[in-house]
Amino acid sequence: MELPEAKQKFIEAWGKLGSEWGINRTMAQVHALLLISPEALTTEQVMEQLQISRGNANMTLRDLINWGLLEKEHRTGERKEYFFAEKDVWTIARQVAKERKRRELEPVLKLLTQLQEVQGDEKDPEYKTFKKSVTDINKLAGNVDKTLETMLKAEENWFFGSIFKIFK
Amino acid sequence: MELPEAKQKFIEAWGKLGSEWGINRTMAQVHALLLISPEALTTEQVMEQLQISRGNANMTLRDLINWGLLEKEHRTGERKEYFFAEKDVWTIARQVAKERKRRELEPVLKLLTQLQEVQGDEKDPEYKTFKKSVTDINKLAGNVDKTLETMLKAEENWFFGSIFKIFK
DNA sequence: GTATATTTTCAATATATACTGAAAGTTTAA
DNA sequence: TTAAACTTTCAGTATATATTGAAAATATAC
Repeated sequence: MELPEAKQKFIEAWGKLGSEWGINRTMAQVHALLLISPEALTTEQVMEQLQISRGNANMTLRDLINWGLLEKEHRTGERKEYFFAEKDVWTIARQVAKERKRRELEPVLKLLTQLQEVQGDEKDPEYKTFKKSVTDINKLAGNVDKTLETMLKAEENWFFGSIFKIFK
Repeated sequence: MELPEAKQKFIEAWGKLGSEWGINRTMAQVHALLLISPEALTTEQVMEQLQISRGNANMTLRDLINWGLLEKEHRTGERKEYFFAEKDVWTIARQVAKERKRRELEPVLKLLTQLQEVQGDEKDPEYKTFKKSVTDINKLAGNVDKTLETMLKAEENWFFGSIFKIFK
């Protein structure tokens, strides 16, 4: 396979995977484009390569910066902004984990903890089942949270090394 | 907080979390409803409790069965089907991991492996950057795949126990 | 200072996704 | 065997989500 086709397929696959995981397709595609680009690109170049509008490109690039996946670069004598992606995949994975933990996992954990304090009759099967499910999920979610916390602090080889030696 | 309010909040939160992770809100809500229900429920009961149509209830219940999260029950002398959820959260987590691995991770892994074989000039920065990114992502994805494989085979205490002792 | 290049905003619009409801299909108790 | 109970299907519709594009705001080279 030649480079242009491979690039194309990579960007499409990244977009599809993103959308399956609740990340907007265009955002994932812009990220993919910058990830495989050796140079920083302008909004104009992103628009052209992905055939998207200026508004869309601008908002998507800003979002990616908020996710901590892109940075801006300014060049002296030039007015426009250049965008480039963090290239280290382990750093990217941690960054995504960090954001999703903060945005999605933590609010749910907080609610589950509140729900565990629901009042009711211990003999009521409705109550018992509810309480058990909530408690169990809370416990699992708490452990996921702790695992992510560990991952965020960890060196790359935490993931690439340790786990497999232990559980082989 | 009283039980009805707590149930309501739990179902809403589960639906929201699902939709943030690419799982249709209604499907997550139906799952939540059955998870906290001590008894198996009929399509009719699900329709009523979540205020959804018969078509939607039917398709969603079927989907959840395909995800391995629900089972049907037949009662002698009754024609209708009763649905109940797997209640063990560790089993649920593994089941979801298994399906998403199969549906989403594995196709991507296959493509990435193909893309690694892209032809080009080693001196071309475009080529070098593309190849490095794809190789790195493939490696990470391969490790995620292996970790999930381990998780699928593991006992509950793999997650609830080991990891934390090691990395505390 | 200011003309203009560039970025940002957001109402209007388009697209993708989910849901409804009624009709068709299927099952089973009698 | 058949009629009613129940399940499934899917075209039409609604809702949610994403995108456009042009106008407004901003920044900077000269």
